[in-house]
Amino acid sequence: MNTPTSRAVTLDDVARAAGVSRATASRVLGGYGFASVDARERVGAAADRLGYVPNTTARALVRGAGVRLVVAVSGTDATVLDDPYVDRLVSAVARVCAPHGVGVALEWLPLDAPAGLRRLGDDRSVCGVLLVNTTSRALDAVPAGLRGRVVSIGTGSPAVPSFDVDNAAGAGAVLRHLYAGGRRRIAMVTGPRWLSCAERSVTAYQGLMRAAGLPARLVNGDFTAARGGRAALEVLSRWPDIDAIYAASDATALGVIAALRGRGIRVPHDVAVGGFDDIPYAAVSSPALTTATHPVARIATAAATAVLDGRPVLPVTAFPSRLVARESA
Amino acid sequence: MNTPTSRAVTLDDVARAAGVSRATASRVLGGYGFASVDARERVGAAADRLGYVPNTTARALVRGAGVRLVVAVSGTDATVLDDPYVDRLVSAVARVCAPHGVGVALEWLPLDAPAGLRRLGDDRSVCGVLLVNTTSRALDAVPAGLRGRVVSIGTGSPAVPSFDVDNAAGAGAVLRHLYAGGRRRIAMVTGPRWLSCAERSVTAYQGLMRAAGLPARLVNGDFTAARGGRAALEVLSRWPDIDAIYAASDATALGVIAALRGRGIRVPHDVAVGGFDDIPYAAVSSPALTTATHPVARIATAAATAVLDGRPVLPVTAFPSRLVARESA
DNA sequence: CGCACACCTGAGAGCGTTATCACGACAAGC
DNA sequence: GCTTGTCGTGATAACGCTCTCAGGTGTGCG
Repeated sequence: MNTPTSRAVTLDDVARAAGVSRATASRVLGGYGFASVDARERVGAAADRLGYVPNTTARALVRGAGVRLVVAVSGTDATVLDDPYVDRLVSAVARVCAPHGVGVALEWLPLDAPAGLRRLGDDRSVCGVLLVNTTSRALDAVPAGLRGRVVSIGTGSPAVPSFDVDNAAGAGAVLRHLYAGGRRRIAMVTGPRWLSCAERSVTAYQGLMRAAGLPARLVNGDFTAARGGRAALEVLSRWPDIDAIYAASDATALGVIAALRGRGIRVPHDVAVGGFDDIPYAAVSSPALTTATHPVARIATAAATAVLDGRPVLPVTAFPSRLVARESA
Repeated sequence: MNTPTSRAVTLDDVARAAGVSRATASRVLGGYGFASVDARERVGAAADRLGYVPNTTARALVRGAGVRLVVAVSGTDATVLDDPYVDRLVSAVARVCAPHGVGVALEWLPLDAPAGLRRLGDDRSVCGVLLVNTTSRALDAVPAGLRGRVVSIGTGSPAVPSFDVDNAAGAGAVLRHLYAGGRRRIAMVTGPRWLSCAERSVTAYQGLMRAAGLPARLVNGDFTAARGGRAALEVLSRWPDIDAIYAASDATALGVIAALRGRGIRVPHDVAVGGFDDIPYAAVSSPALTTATHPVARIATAAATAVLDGRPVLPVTAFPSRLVARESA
């Protein structure tokens, strides 16, 4: 923390310049209570002239409000923070928080380590917490002090309002597109299996395959491109006659395509590939990726707004996902 | 801002429980001044037992320190915030700030609108500002109140310490690689021309071409894939005999490759393509992208640390860029 | 014994804001 | 006239913390 040099313009300065008491100046600037037209004008003019900017810190202190919103990403280690998805999330949240005078902090929250959550709950400078990719067990264990100022992204639980894309719908849209294109031997590269949002896609895949009378062929991934490449090779070795691979994320799909290309397999001619997320690079990959949208910024915005407003929200908000048919499938 | 319900544990509670005064408790927990072993133990135990978490807001208020670090991205409109580069930057900064009890806010700062900067300078809850992609004119006009707690990323000026990748070195490495591969008719798709970091790459390109006795062939881009695609078509129409395109960003390069593919031009056989940034998807694109590294997270971390520490830093810090030779060139 | 100097402690003054309270002025209604 | 009410205002008490200052106590030394 850095200590600035020159003295700031305070409410007292404004009040003095306007010839009123601090209380009146606060009322005028805060827009509450009564104030004569005369007082309103004088205070407004003085504030403009002096360049008064209210001190958010002092305001938060007296109001008992927090000044920080913590984005807490769960996972087995801190590398979960190195993720374009998290980047987008944080960036969108930071944008929503700025006009509220709230700042965003990004932390890694070890899985099943309730101490971290308790600390956040006891910290009065924290106005809210966005739990990302946690487990429903962790959500059930949210301390009472945090209730009402915590929401979850990617994981549902009755204890905490949650926001996420409609994973089942997105996965279903891509899988049906694959099926409509005549593909019948469809494998899936999953996300991390402990993650409930990833698991919803898997469930959708299994349900659809069963309904179509086709066998489910699962290989575990972790949403990354590198792991996607390895998973693709595993798919090929276990089921050489495969004609489509559905990847649980676009990054995974790009890794899959790169690996297939390395084996001389043509996409989509020999094997079609579908993804999920519609990241910016999906449109310019070769071949352009068929995928389903994942409105990360909208989800983050809604989640942050819910915390900031503190109004009760629906227990579960699922954002629609839309098929984007391109070349890869 | 959200008002929590239950009362928090304050320093007074800890002091009372430990049987000492608030001052002593503050000294023990703050680790400054004198305190007997006995007092230290009792206060520590009480703090642990009660689950005391210091209130950053109150601390910041009394210290006159800020609680927010503002990332201000310049540009003609707010769409500059929709950029994976900005996302990474903000995310890395948020990570560095978290342990300091500082939150990050993200704002768009209109080009040449000093009012925004003045407001940030007058806001005492702002501990620092990271100016991203601004103009050197704006840097020269940084208000005195902000001096010492503002740094720039991507633009240099004597007035403000700046951090950026060594654009000239990165561009040079890729261009030399292109040249070493036998390419002689090399065009460049630039970044936004008003951006000094983008201009440094252009200067490097022009210098290298002149030194090699080759003509400079420039088409303006804006770092995006979409614009890169359009720029590639323009390159083809103006110089049909081109054998390499150097793109100022990987996103641009991916757009270029997609456009070339659309015209039936093989990369790298007919036209080699080089990029800049080494984004995660560069490794899995088809063909895998030859590029130069851009350590965004390291740059952001260094810049944020400089602001947080408030220590004087070098006027200009250039982070090295390294060639990553893959398939596209 | 007197004095200097360490070590330790608590009272209390702020930091800049909000919000409660009491007070005064004036108008309307009985 | 007295009450009731609306409007406008200024003291002032918080909010939770840091840090200075004035006092202790004890030890060493002349």
